[in-house]
Amino acid sequence: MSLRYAILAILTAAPLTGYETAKRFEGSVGHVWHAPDSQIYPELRRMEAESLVEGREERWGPNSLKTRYYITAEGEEAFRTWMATPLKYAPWRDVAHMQAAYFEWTDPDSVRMHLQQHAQHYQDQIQQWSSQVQDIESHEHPMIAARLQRYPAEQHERIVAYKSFAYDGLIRLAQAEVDWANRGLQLLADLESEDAG
Amino acid sequence: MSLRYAILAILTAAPLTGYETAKRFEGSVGHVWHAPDSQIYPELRRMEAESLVEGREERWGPNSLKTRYYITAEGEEAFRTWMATPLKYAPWRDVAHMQAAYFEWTDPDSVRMHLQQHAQHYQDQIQQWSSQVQDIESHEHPMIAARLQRYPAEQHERIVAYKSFAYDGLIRLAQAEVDWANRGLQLLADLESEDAG
DNA sequence: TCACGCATGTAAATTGTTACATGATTGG
DNA sequence: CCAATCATGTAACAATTTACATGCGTGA
Repeated sequence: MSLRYAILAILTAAPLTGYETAKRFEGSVGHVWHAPDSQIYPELRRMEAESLVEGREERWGPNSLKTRYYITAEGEEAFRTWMATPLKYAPWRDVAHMQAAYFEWTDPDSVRMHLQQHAQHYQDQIQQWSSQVQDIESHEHPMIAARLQRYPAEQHERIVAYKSFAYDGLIRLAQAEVDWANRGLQLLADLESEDAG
Repeated sequence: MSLRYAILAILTAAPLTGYETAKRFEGSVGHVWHAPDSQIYPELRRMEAESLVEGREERWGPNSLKTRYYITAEGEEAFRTWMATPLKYAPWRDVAHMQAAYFEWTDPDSVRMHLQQHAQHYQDQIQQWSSQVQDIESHEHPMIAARLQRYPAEQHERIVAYKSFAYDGLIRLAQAEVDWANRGLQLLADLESEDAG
């Protein structure tokens, strides 16, 4: 159900076509919530059927149409309700850590590969999220710019602060993953030197 | 597909009935990988059909039978292959952080509730994982005890070290979540005092 | 005119969740 | 004998992934 609220969230900043929505899920929002276009088009239609969004047709070139989706009052209400509802925390599921618990089942080179890949992956994430934070704080981010226009200036600080805060949390999580992988590489080195010594 | 490998992983320590397997996913392994019994029974049968495990019937009381599943050589091989294969990192999905990015859509009390719940949830996780680590390091953990019996003593340190390492990573991630929630509560207080001032 | 981006989907398969369902065994 | 635990499932639904599929518009 979260896809629905992710869509509502971005439509609160500006109305979008299905294509644009899907692009957001590859770009900015996609760094917090991913969804493929094959999921987005049908979801938008379902949401329209439930009057959470309203699709308005627009000309696109001489012979074509495209549909731009606007969040409705009902959609905003549903979003607000969700925002005020406690989250259900899903039971934990973490392949990388599960696999690490059984590293004795593979050789040291493979362990090293896993840990290096882990560190690399989360370093890349840190890069992406950091650049998001920069764009947010400088108000360069296109979605942020669109969003701020809809609010009085005294609200801007709060809006930006929450978004920075969210991404900052993700960055620190990713940093914890990188640190963990590095501690694992150290552990591996220790175990290997013991074997040799 | 990870459920399959999680099952293989615990069957490398000891053969189990479907019921026992499901219990493991509520208890020890469940702290790293969760699955309901409705998923486990059919998966075990599929795995038996693919000769990754072998089910042997056992008497259970005077009139009943139960099936105990043993990992096969083929199953071990599949597990080893998976252990040596690089993970695919799934695109990020994080409801709590996504929601936090839109906190301006709800009132301060609700924000506080979310953040307190978040901190509480991860503090509970830390408790659980910490007690796992203790049981692992003291070799008190029943699965660990069973597992160590199958290996020569010089392997024990390595096996225990990897498991501690895995749980330690989870604990630090959870701590990062708690810290994040607390920074959020501080941010909220700052924003509220600004409004008041 | 051709490549690239914009636009919109369908279909099949997999995976996971929730709820329902049943009955035997064991220990107090 | 009764409650808790052991044992094993089915059914319906929801969510997600992967692959396939099509065609117009715009700018170089």
